Amino acid sequence: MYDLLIKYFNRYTSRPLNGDEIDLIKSSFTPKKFRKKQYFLQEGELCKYAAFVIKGAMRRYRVDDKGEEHIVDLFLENWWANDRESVITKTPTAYFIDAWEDTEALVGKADFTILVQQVPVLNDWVVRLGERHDIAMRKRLNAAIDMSAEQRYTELEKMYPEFLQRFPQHIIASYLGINKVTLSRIRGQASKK
Amino acid sequence: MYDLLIKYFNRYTSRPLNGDEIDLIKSSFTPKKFRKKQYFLQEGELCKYAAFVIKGAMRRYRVDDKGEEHIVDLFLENWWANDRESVITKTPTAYFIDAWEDTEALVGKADFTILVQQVPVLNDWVVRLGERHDIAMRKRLNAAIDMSAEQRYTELEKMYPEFLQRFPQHIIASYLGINKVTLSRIRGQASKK
DNA sequence: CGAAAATTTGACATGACTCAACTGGAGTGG
DNA sequence: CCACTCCAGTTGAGTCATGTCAAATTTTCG
Repeated sequence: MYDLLIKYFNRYTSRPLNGDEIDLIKSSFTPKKFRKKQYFLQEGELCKYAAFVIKGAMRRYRVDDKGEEHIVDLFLENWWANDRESVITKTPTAYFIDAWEDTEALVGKADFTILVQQVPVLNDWVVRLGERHDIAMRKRLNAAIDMSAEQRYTELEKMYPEFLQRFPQHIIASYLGINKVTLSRIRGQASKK
Repeated sequence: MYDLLIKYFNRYTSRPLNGDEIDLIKSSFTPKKFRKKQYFLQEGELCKYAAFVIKGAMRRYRVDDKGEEHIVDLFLENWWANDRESVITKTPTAYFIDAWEDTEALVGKADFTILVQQVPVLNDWVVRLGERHDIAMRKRLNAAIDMSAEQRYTELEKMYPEFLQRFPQHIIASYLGINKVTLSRIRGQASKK
């Protein structure tokens, strides 16, 4: 159960974690199962926990005044589900996070600084996580601003092909900021070629 | 000259910087002037330096295959101009950064970790900078995906009114990912009300 | 099997872009 | 000080991409 998390950490640290450190990590995260559609976080709550997905799929979304869902992030195995803004600013979150598939996750404190104080090597990991996150988000921002709906979709096909396997089309559409009907047409066009 | 930088750092540290620390910081940054249109970074270079804007305005943009400029970031006083992706991945940058107004800046190593090793208190600052950056970018991403051109513009009016004072309309348009002609119309409409 | 959800398709509406002409101001040189 | 150019901004006409609404079809799942 914890193997995946340890392996994941080891990919980002300058040296492998030792036994004591692994024990500390194990004591900091609790396994939890989420049934499909079950909430991990709801609008208005403080985000106190972070979930590391072991098996399954989750999504983060916000709901606008008209009641429409806007998917903001999709999480698969080895991803962290949480709302960093709420954690940092200690303000209620504007998002929902729920399980899209039945999901097993390891749940721990959302504020990673505590963990890093106990296991200093993990500082490498926190830093790299931040970096990767930054780069990925910048890419999405550039795409959203400058590219057409079709380009964004083919970009996603390349970058995260797993998403297309695991999430239905209307979720992908929302994630990309494209109308689901439009995405259907784009795919129709593409398959003709 | 350095006062602004020190004051800026102090806003993000848990305690004010002491004399030795201030000296170290001063020795790490060199004042530099940029004439309007002068490059600080060009596509294909490694981003080795970061510029802290003391007075003036800079912009970061990329140039697409058709030779069109797409503004990615705008920097005024108290902002850092650099390309974090190039720094992190040690790969050539895809961006240009140049001065939009005649600009005075303090230029130092782009890799802040070196500075933080010398002046550990600045770790607070690096962390907070990352957090703020993250939140701001997320906001821009949500806006780009879900909001209309008009909404994005009025959002900018609220969030960064200085931009509208300091940069011409076509730069603002590019920054928002809106055609400059379209932005002109939006403003025309808005002023009628 | 039957109900609910997801996708596709058509007809139409609209927001945003393109192209082009025009206006007005800022700077330059004679 | 004027004539000239250059650049930003405005405006109109037409087009294209994407969104909306609604109905038909397919898939999923209890």
